Amino acid sequence: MEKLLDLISATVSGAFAAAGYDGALGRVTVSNRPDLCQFQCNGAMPAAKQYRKAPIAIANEVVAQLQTDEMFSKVEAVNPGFINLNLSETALADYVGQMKQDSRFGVPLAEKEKTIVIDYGGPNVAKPLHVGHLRSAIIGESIKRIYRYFGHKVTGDIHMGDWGLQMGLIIAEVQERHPELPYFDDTFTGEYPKEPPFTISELEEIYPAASAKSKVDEAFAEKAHTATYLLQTGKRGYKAMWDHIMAVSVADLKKNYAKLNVEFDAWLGESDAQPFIEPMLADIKEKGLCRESEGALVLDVQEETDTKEVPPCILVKSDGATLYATTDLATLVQRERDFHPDKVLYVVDKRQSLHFEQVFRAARKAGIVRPETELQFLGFGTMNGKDGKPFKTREGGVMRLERLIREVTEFVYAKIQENNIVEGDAAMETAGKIALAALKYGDLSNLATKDYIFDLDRFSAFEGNTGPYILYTIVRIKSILSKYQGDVSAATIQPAANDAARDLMLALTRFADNLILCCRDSAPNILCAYIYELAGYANKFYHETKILTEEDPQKQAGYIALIDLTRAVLEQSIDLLGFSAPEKM
RNA sequence: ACGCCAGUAGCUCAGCUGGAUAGAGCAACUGCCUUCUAAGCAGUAGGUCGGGGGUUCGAGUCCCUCCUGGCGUGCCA
Repeated sequence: MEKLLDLISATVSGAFAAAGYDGALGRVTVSNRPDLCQFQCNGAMPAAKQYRKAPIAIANEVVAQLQTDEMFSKVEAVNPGFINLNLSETALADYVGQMKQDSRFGVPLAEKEKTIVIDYGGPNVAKPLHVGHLRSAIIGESIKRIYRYFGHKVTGDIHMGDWGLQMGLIIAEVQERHPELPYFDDTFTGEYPKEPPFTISELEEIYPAASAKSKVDEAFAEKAHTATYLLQTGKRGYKAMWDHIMAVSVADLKKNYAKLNVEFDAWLGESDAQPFIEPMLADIKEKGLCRESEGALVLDVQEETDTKEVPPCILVKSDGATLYATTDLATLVQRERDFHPDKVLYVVDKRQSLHFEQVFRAARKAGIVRPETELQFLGFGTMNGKDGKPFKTREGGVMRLERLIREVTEFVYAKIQENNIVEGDAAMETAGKIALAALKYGDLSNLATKDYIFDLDRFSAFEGNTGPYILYTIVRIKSILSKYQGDVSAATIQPAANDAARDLMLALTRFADNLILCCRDSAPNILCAYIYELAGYANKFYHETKILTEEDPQKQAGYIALIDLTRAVLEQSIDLLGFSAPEKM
């Protein structure tokens, strides 16, 4: 089905054309003065310039053409040249009725289906997830779902940090603690044990200990570097140890991301890019794109139009090792081979913007991606505490994700106990859903690119513009629907019976445009703002209209149809944001 | 030093490609639960959109300049 604004715009464009003006001027937008009208067209103003005529005169001519159109209940020209429009009640009800029949609520699929890779998550193995990982996971997951909704083929790749020095540090530390293990016996030729020599909690303790030690103990640091090198060059025992670290870590990561309702399609990491590095470097050298500089192999990415100095992309360090940029380029080689993407989106901390600018330019110069492939960097801001500094626990440490989720969930659980609506085991499950909504909505409703203040107390209040408010709206609607005696699916939309119903219907018609904008800008906050507005109209309607006690069955069915559509749009929306609503709360 | 981003109500933030009277939420104050979940609804108060120039019929939005803050700037990821 066509979008409402397109339908109205087509009509008004026709009127412009009929009055002798360029039809393109007839584009209609949602009114920014809802007290005056529902829709507006500003085309008479630019037309005035084009046709050297007073804007109000042009507006009047266009209005004259529309006066008898039954699509509108009001068409008027207002100084200096606005054209104000109200939709007739039947036209509005008709459109909303069509939305209800449509499984996509009037949202069109993308014109071109694209293959897209989203690089998000980015956890380091053997290190616990902390709040810094939250944003990438939440934002990336939501964008993935939104792209998919428009029909794109999307692969979410977790892109783990599973290769560099950190692995050498762990191996070296385990060796110091347990030198007797076969992984460290160079004469060992048998099968290594299937059971890992550590648990996830031990692993999470080993890494920070090793990292700290390497900073004060030079001999140990040297050992870790050597271990890293030997691992990367294929030492058998170290590779077996690495496999253990990966297995233990990935199992834990999967568990934690599942709690966040975040799912990856590809569990790839830096290690998977390694086989592509050598051939890639050979190719770059052969093409004569790189040069030696201060002992390192670099690729210049400075462009003439740059107003700043862009440092070259370093491919090989002076000590012969490869680094971050090399791996990211090789990852693009691998993605091009495996997915042939039209677009690769990186949901990464915004402080890495220069790095990705370099990588993108290098990738284009080296022909690693096709010229038409879109490479996009979506840098998100830091999650700060109340004091405006990076978020910490009350004790000053790094806040682990598990703990954050637990604290919010416990708070919600207490609230549920008070209200006494959900009891027993269901209460904990419900608390989990509400906590996730609070956490995710709190993040997604902010502009991704900006830093934002994460205030546990504020989120825990759960009033106003919060995830729980959205859930509460859905739950109230569900409660009515479950008590309704008739057949919900058979109920049909009726012309608006009051202002609250009309406002709600108008809000529903804006779903498609908001979602399109949200997808275009990869900006979930647009969807959040929309559902908050929609929920507001829904609550107002709920408050002002007695639905279950309505005596006219047709009227009542109309109400039911309206709130059921509202529920469906809200539930679709929160699914795109990555959370879900309980039955009761 | 250069570059990027930001500066909007006491606090936290919206404001779509320039459009009519700059919007929410929290906090403050006032009403509304014997009637579909008060995690709700209605209302009051709160602003020279960092300062100054400019473009335009029209600027929070575009251009210039200055101030303040955050981040980044070749061998960490």
